[in-house]
Amino acid sequence: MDKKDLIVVAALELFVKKGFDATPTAAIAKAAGVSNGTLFHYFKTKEMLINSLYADTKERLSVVLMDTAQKGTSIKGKFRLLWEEMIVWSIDNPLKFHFFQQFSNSPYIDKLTKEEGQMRFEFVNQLLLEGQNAEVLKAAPLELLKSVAMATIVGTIQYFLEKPDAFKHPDIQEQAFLIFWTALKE
Amino acid sequence: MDKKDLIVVAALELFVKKGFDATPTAAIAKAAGVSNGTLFHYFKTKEMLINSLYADTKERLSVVLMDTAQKGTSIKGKFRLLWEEMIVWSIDNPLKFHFFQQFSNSPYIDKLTKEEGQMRFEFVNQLLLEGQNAEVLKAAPLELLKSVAMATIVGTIQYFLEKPDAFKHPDIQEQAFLIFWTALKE
DNA sequence: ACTTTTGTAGAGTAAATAGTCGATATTTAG
DNA sequence: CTAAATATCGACTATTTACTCTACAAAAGT
Repeated sequence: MDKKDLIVVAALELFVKKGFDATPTAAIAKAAGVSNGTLFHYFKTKEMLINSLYADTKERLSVVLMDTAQKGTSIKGKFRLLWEEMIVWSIDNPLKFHFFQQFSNSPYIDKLTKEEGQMRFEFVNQLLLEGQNAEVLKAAPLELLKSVAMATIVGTIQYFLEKPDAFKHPDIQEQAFLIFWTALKE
Repeated sequence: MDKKDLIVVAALELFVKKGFDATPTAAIAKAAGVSNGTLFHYFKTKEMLINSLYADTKERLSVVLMDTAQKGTSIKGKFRLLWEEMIVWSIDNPLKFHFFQQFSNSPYIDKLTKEEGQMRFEFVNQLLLEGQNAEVLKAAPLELLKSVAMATIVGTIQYFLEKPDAFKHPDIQEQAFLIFWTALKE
């Protein structure tokens, strides 16, 4: 890991645990084991650091998800894989999940960064539309369907993060997916 | 409105629009039309101000919701009213909704305040349990059901806040409720 | 080899800001 | 009517903190 990565990783943890303002740049540098100057060499401002963190993480997640979705055969199968991958990713990266929870709606992330992040999830729209055309999914407005689908997954993740063992339990996992799927399916 | 309320109202708007740290107490006082000293007379620290705002708003919302839920006759009817009231409240109080979105997961709200806030929504558990016992709702773990139910409503609200007219459209409102309900129902 | 670019360090600074303080005004209570 | 308690003000400060600047080291390019 080069110093830039060290800084980002340290920032992630501190931002989530202490909050944006309660985290001095000096503390980030110290936790990363680099100097103050080095931090500002890589990130012009503290805000650019958090924006970069947001954009980067969202991009990597979207790549993983697109890959995953492709592997599914049926529409339902694709959603199942997508749903599962998002949960697994969140269980594996709880800090990143909490980062999104905490900062997706914060004013520190600027509009442009947010919009670019949303774009990377455009493929979900495609998938939903496909499902609607095949009359597999409910014929509600696409944006509504997407908003609820995402939110349902977030709710599910919150549950599994509180009860980590539950996800391994096949019955519970099945029930959880069924809730998600019945919400969407025609 | 007395000065305490003026402070809280001003703080709400500034916290949501600028963020917690980017809002100096002086700015809050000025926006509220009171002096710096008065603010600290009512709230010992800036953190106590945001915690008070959180607890207060959550309490008032929970009272409204409990009232609403009682009016329903069937289980489904109660959920319908609850669902609707939460959306209407959010459309009427977008700042408060965004406040929760932004600060529910932030470290500025201390554990105790958060827990107390959660307790006020205990009645939802009762309602869900009732529904499960009557075999109207899915037999998933209660916490999962609750987490997803709440999240689904949040997702729905986000949609309606972006398309304010859509809620007035009875078809869309019906579709939105159906998504919510099919997720929960057996 | 040498020149340029890039990376790294850490001391230093100018600005911002949470909270204090003492004085004054207003309300409450006996 | 008086005393105590509560509310209000705004100037002040001690501290914190984002970011700069200078110096040097390492890599890359020629």
